[in-house]
Amino acid sequence: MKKYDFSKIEKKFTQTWREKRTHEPDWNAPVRKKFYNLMMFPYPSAEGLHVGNMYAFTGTDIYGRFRRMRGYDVFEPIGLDGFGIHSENYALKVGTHPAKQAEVSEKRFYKQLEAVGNGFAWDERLETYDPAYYRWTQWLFTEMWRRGLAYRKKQLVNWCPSCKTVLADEQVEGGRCERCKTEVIKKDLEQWFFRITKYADKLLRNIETIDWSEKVKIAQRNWIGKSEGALVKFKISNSDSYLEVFTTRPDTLFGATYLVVSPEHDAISNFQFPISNKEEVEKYVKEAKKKSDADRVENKEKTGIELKGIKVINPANNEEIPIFVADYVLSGYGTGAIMAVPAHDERDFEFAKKFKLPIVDVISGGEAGVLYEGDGALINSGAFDGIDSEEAKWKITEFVGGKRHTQFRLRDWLISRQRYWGPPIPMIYCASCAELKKGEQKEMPGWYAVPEKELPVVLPIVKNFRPEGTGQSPLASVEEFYKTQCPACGGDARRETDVSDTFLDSAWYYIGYLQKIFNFQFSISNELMKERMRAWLPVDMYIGGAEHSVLHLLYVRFVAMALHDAGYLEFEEPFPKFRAHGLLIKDGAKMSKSKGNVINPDDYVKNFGADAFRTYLMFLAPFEYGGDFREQGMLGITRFLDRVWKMGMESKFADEKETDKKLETVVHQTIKKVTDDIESLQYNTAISAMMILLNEFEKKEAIPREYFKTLLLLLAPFAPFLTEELWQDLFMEKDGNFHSIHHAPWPAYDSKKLEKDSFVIAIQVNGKVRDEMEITKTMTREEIEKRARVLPRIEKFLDGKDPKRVIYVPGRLLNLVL
RNA sequence: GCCGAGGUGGCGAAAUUGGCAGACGCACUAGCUUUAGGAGCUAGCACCGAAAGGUAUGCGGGUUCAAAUCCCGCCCUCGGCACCA
Repeated sequence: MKKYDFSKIEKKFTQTWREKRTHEPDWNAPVRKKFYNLMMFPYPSAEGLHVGNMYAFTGTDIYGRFRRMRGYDVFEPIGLDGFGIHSENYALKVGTHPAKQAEVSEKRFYKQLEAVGNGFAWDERLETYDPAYYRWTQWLFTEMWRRGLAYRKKQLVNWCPSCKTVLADEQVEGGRCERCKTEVIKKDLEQWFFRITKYADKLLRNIETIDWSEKVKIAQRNWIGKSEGALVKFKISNSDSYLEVFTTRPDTLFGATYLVVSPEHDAISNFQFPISNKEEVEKYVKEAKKKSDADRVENKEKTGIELKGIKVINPANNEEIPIFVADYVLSGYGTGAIMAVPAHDERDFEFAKKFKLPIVDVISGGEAGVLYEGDGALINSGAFDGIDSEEAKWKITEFVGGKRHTQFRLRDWLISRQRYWGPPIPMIYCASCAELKKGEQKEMPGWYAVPEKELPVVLPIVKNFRPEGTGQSPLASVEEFYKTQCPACGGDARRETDVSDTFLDSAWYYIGYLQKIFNFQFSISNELMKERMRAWLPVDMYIGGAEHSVLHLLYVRFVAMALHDAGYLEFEEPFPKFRAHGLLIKDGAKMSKSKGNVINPDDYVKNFGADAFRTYLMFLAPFEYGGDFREQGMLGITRFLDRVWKMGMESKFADEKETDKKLETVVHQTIKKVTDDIESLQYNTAISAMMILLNEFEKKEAIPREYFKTLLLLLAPFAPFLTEELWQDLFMEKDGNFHSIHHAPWPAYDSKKLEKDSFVIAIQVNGKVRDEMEITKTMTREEIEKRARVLPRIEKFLDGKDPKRVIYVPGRLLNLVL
């Protein structure tokens, strides 16, 4: 028998599929049943494709192949998210230019991606560093500018001292850089932002309409962080000024015994008030600002200092209360000032204890003097005593002249980066226009978007692309780049030298694949493009990692909403269905370079074949759960595939379709099981169902040809090469035409054939299994009970008595209760 | 601290959602075969027990004829958020 020579067969079909465009949609035919199957594209920063990528792609590809066989016109594109700090850092590390490195990585990645047998639409692949692509990334930026969604502002921002650039809030984890884990510090810098907060409410509300993995939806809800509360003004004693606070508990206003402002608050920096301990306060503020977020996260000990010489009036009870500055109040949230109610807020309680401030209970339900954060009837609250807290919230707000306010945690997306390897932000600053228009234009005078016909602003190839850490991009020292003319007055002007965040590149790439069909000639405002987008968008199935819950997946939704409101897209949600795959680990531990337990996918493809590797990855555990890769386990899959191969090669098929009802039932059950399991991404149990079927086949001398054909079809999405070879060999005419198994129709099951005529049920006495019995479909309950009672092992337990109760679960068990 | 997922043989995991716990696979044991290799085939494989039988799904209670699954109270692991007023 010919052994299965996977490397030869894989090579053959990789080529054939590419030539025959097996996995490309027919762009010229009218779209009937489209299916846009998308996986998060990789960033080719490290030493080739990571096995985690392989895991994600295989799982997505199986789904796409399944849909194709079910008659869908599947579009499954692939590309590289090659712009960005990942790739740039890698180039710096190995001492090459990122553009050079990109060429190398590109070849390597595409080769690897093809080698595992993914059914990609290769003609539409794209790379984010391709000027034809980033022309539209830049266009997107200018469109945001035109729509008032891009702006420049000086404020405290996150700065990574190692990456030497600013970062968006989403890219800081626990006070550390998401990428390099360095402690992030705060800097007061003028930067570009996207007004994502304008869509906070929509981003939140739409979550209810999309079919996504629940944990990702929750992560987004938390990140957006909607709070309903009130803005309340506290009058400063002997002054006409006020301090305004945001609170979600206006019902506790009578218990506000002091007020706290953040170190960055205007009340301090302006010093318009007669603060008597000014030096002390300044010193505290300076210290507090030095603290990194990482410090704050690790050390939550309350610190602060009173602003002496000024007081505010609690508007509820007209009592004079002190003001403190403390870094437990954040400047970026609400008004940067809070009313402190120590009796009913944990943080205020801690602070009050430490600084010996009065604690006044105003909500009943807890013990006196003990922290209580729940609801209850009001006490010590004047005319509001006895009212329930929920009701009191708005009554008290009204009473003190406050107003209801919805506060979001989400902040605007900081989009500029002081790095080299990204799309230059397509903006121009004209100093003379700025001077001229001073006062006339309120915001950002002198700034202009690069006109569309001048896009792309090409990233120049420069030798020194290393970030300087000066707060400016390396492009700021490239005169030929930044010197330009003002689009308005024609005078000397300066280009923006920062590049945009990598996440902008990936915020629209699902549209980019459709533009690639036209070689990026058209904007999404073009009619031809609109037609194509109508036909193919939104994406039908999106699969990727949960680590992008509040990064990519939030940005991409925001950009789609903006484009929708601009009239370019018909939908607000680009990914109505998203599934997060699990994490692949090795021998029970996370893979990491330092542990040296990183799996190199190439080795496995080479040693075991792509089919075995794919199938094994999917067999480990449910796809959405993750998997524990143990090399030994590969053998089980290799055996399984070898046995399928052997059965095909030996071709001992029954001449006529024998009427083995039991085997027929198993075949139909397997079709149903595999179909349902693939649909719900439970590939592991789909594979085990096919193993069971093969085990049944092997028990027979010969099986009908059709049954084997069914097994091949079911297996095709998992093992595309082996099944193709056997398919061509056994089931296709050698007529010169190529009919791929991957275009063959998916097997159908007959629901009438799912049930066996006879089966075994359990016989229980008092809920414990004592025996089992074979019954037929036609037997009545009485008959079964009668037979069961005379089974020797059951008789023994009955001991001549009649059971008190008999419970019969059809097809499962009979329980005799004594 | 909050949110989420989870805890089942030596291991990865199944269990039609309340109905025979451990499917499928790995590892292991015995036997056969052998072109002696990390090959193939057959059988066995939760635990205690000679058997009858008993005990088992993190721990402790409860509901039920019947609980891995439902309820109450704990413990542990992993992931996310983290002073958001």
